[in-house]
Amino acid sequence: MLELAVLGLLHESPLHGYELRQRLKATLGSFRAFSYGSLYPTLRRMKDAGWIAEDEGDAEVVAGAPPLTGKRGKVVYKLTAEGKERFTELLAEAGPSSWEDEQFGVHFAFFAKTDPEVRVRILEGRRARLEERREGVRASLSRTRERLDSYTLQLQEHGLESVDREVRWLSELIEKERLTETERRNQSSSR
Amino acid sequence: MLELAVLGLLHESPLHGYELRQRLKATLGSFRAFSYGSLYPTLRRMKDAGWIAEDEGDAEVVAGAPPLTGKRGKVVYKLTAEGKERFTELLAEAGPSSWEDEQFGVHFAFFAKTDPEVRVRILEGRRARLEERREGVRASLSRTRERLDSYTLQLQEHGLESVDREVRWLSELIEKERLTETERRNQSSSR
DNA sequence: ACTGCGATGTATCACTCCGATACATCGCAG
DNA sequence: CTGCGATGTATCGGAGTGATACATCGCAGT
Repeated sequence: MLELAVLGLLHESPLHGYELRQRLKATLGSFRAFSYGSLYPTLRRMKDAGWIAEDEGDAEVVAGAPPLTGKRGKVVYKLTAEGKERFTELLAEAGPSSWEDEQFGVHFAFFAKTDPEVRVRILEGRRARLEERREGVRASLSRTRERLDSYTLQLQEHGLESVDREVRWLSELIEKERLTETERRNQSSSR
Repeated sequence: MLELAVLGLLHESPLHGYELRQRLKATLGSFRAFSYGSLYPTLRRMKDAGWIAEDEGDAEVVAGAPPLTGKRGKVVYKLTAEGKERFTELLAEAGPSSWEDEQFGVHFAFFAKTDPEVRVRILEGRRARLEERREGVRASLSRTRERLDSYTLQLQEHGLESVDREVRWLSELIEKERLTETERRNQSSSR
């Protein structure tokens, strides 16, 4: 959900719509690319909800990177206290939706700000979901393989490989999480 | 677009909503998975448009695989002549939207029924689009690499690899198309 | 024989997001 | 000094999702 992404980005520094979108692209990369058509309405909605507020303070001071432009029609938003709360809240709840394709990417992008336990839960949830999907496709594929033309077959198999790759990627990440986790535990117990 | 997929599937045999959805999953695999929430309304819309019609003829005769159930509330749809036209029409137009993520998968699933030239055009269009995207991400990544936390970085790089894999896949497919194309030409000229 | 559960089947609704489009200004290259 | 590409805000129609509701069928377990 866009809301989470906006909250996360504003956590760093106040931003206006256009720049938010740039950051969105830079942060989510090839996974997701929200359009202005959803960004601006979302910004309004979030402002109405009180998660964010217009920042009238001059933009120059704010960013480490120079904002480059003066003050025109730009509407700069900043996070409110409620917004910060909301962000933490959203990051903490690893509901089933967190392993859906769209949600996962966004949540993962803010893993650095997420509780280690939640991280593992999400990673594992996603992996389980993908494995489920994979088995479903595999099953239906073995059932209908000979009835499919070569293109459909290609599509299936490429898809299957992609899912497979992501599963492996997730497994690596989970493994890494586990390692740093035990490491963390050892340090705190030997302290 | 769901419309295209429905047209394509009904091209084989008349089907009712539920079964259509099963076939949809079997055909599109892990690429796309339309929900009933869009399927049923689409079916209605298409019926109103005249592309499909309710098939009152008994369902038993119809499918190679036994339909298993009698006639209850099931609504079986079949393709109309206009629907067939529409299908051909949709397959022929390789507009820019054909290389968008969602469209591409659906269109590719019916490549067997698509004109060879259009096939190559779509494949190349998609590849170009992906390469564009990849370069964009790469550029923004090299610009902001050190500012990103390890998770965001992981995400970016995994995404980049995925795109890379698909580009390679597409290249193979294009190569294959080219081969069968020249082969086809040789045959027809030596005939 | 009964029970209940999972698969089959149709349908709606609120919501999110996309893509196209419109419009205005800035900074800079030719 | 002219025009073009990047910056910037905004709306609108349409497509698809996820949740939910509801009903029936066939079968497995007791």
